[in-house]
Amino acid sequence: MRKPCCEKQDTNKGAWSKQEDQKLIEYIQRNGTGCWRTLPQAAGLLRCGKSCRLRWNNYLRPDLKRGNFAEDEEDLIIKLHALLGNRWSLIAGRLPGRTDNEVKNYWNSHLRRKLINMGIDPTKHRLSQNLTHPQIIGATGSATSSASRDHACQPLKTKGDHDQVSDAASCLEDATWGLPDLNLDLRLTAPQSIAIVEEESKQNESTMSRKVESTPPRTLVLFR
DNA sequence: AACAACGTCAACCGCCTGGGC
DNA sequence: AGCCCAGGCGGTTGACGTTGT
Repeated sequence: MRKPCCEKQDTNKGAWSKQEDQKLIEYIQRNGTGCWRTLPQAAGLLRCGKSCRLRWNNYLRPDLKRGNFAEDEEDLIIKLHALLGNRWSLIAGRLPGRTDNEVKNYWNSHLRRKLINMGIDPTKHRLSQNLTHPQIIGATGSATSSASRDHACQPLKTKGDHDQVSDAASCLEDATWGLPDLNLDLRLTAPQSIAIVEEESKQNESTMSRKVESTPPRTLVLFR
């Protein structure tokens, strides 16, 4: 039986107060994040380390963008979701200033519904069969190439194969599926990155990091 | 005005993975 | 090789706000 990440008693739960935020920010600004498990005590917070990490990563980090998603961000999320499935951290990694939680929430509350309304199955990114004349108006009110295709790739299987994105790469390579104008360029720059497209050929390199650098795609042409 | 239904999003939970020993 | 730990991930929950009746 795994030990809990922290002692459940004596820890606050639920929404963070301004004072707690302030303590966390001040501590991290002074000392960096370091070990999340010991951070709460060191920072004088009655929170578990996980909670602190989540709060910092999803809300307090200074580089977070917040606010509404731009149309190109929406398009990119939809296309990446078609490619990667519910791998929110990977998707968020391509959206500077956005967190996986934010992307996931936005997908579930906005984009999923939007695709459904357009007659597109949001999980498979295919046209729903019960719609004879779907309104293909695109992810952000305009056409989304990936979603309107007949031969959309299945999203990748998730659990247990976090880095097995080579299928996605082969989808990318599949010209018939293609996103002909979308160069996602999932190859990421060293050292802390996954060369997703080349993943398969590098599978033996066991020290592959799961981290994906949050650099924007070098080329992104969206068609509407 | 009051209530219900629905939508949004911050936060939690449990599981998985990789690294260290 | 196997265990333990910390960090990370995706799914889910629940509080709160908004909209509809």
